Amino acid sequence: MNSMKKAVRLRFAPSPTGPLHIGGVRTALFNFLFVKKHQGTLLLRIEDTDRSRYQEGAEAYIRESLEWCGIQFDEGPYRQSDRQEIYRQHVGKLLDAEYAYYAFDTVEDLDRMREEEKEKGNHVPKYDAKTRMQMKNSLTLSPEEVERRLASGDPYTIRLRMPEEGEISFDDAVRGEVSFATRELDDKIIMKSDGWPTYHLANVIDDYTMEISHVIRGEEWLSSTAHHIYMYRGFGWEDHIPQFAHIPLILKPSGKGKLSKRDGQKFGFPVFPMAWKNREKAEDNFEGFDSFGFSPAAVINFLAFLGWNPGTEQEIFSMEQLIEAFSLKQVAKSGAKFDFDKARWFNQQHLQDQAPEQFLQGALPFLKQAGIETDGHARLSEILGLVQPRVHTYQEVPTACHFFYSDRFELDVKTIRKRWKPEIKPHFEALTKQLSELPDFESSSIKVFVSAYLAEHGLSFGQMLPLLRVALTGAAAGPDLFKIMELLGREEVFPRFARAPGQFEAQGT
RNA sequence: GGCCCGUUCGUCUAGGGGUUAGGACGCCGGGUUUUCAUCCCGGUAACAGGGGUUCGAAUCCCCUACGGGCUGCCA
Repeated sequence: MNSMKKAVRLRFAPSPTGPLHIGGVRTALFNFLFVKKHQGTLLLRIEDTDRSRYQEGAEAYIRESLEWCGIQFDEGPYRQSDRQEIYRQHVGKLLDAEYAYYAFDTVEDLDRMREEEKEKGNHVPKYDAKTRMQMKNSLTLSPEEVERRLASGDPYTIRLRMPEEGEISFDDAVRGEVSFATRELDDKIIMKSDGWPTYHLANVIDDYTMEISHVIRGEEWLSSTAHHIYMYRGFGWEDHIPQFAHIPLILKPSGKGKLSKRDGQKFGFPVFPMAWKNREKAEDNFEGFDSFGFSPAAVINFLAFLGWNPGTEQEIFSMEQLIEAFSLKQVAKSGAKFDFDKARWFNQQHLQDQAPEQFLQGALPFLKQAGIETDGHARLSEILGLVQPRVHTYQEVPTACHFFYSDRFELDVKTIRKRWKPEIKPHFEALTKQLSELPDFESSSIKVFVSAYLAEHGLSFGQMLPLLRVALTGAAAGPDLFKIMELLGREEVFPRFARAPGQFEAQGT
């Protein structure tokens, strides 16, 4: 460790193999929060060394999603596919230092070795200090043979030669000291036979050349960190090993294992920030938090609390507040199960805090999608004002206010059965008739009038109001009934009241 | 199987030698002289087990159990 103060530079390094899932977004978020907290630099690096898994549009998706979330980069994107030459040059140093060697084994050779080892009782055989001397590589072949194979263009990989003796340990910012015996570690391929580096090599070279000071990444990388550190040694970069912070994984809500792409459909919630659609195969289309009606601020807030918390009792945070409060010391060590109910609650809290105009903008696409034509309706803001405090997602908005735009809806049968009594019917008719003669059709006047009528006839709100509500909206629940009447206006209210008794009776008692 | 990491209410977590073990989600119950999907109030519920260390362990150590990750010419 050198004591020179390094500039705070972090990277988020996704692989463009499909839409970025919520775990990746959280990793990006923690990187972002840390960088902003320390006035550092965040860069985006696209790890596209696996051409076979490359997906068109994935990089654009990653950038759009992160932008939607409010996560910005100061540099990049850098693409590993543009840096092939850099990796080639560097790997030579590892070869020269005998930290790496050529391996000529075919996929079949490897399969055979694994089979044979298994038969010998080695349950999960590795290409390592124990087995490498049985394989075809520059450690077992004569220098002339190696030379010949290289010259003749035989396919080869380059493997990291992990020493048989020794320990590699490091101080992880969330887990403390972690150490590995090198003899337990396999000789990872760092350069593939197609000429591309694997993650392990590219990642180390890039982090060094891009002067990365801290690596915040998922716990799935913890096991290979010793390999990475070993490469820093081989390159002579020991003084430039970044501070590692391995953050806990996001787990499935039920069952076991880390949250995966398919869990969205399985459990009925989004696992991607934005929808990923219009793919050829139906099963490759995914919903997103956006299409579920979430505000990005809520998604961020929810994600931040999966594996981190400020140590205070505050739960609702803006991005600015998260930056202010964030610290790696408060990151939990254990995996966190994804809890969609909690996500909905965060969203509801954020929606309630929104300015009316912001809420309207968020809700608009969902209204359109539901076929509600809002253009030219001056009362939209008022309607949304009634709805905003009651919804958990934008998605609920159309259902919550469709009756303002249409008088065709299902009636809540339960309420009708419970409340529609023969002795109520005359009062329903008399009350609505007298209401129609009210000179001032404004919620407070309506309320005064209705209250007086009920009091005069010894009826409770509970006997009458649910019926009025079902007549007007179809539903048993919703915003203040008198406000609804005012906004609906007489010309909508009274026809609905007039037809109601017939509809109620048709529903049967 | 091996290695690494972890384990506080059902879930997310606070707490790091002495606490009535706190909060939030969910759930349940009340209230808002109407509904409830809002809001308010209240309630239920946890230190995985066993050994140490200590006057005293949820907190420190060890073991076991359980969970997760890795164990690919994927990242």
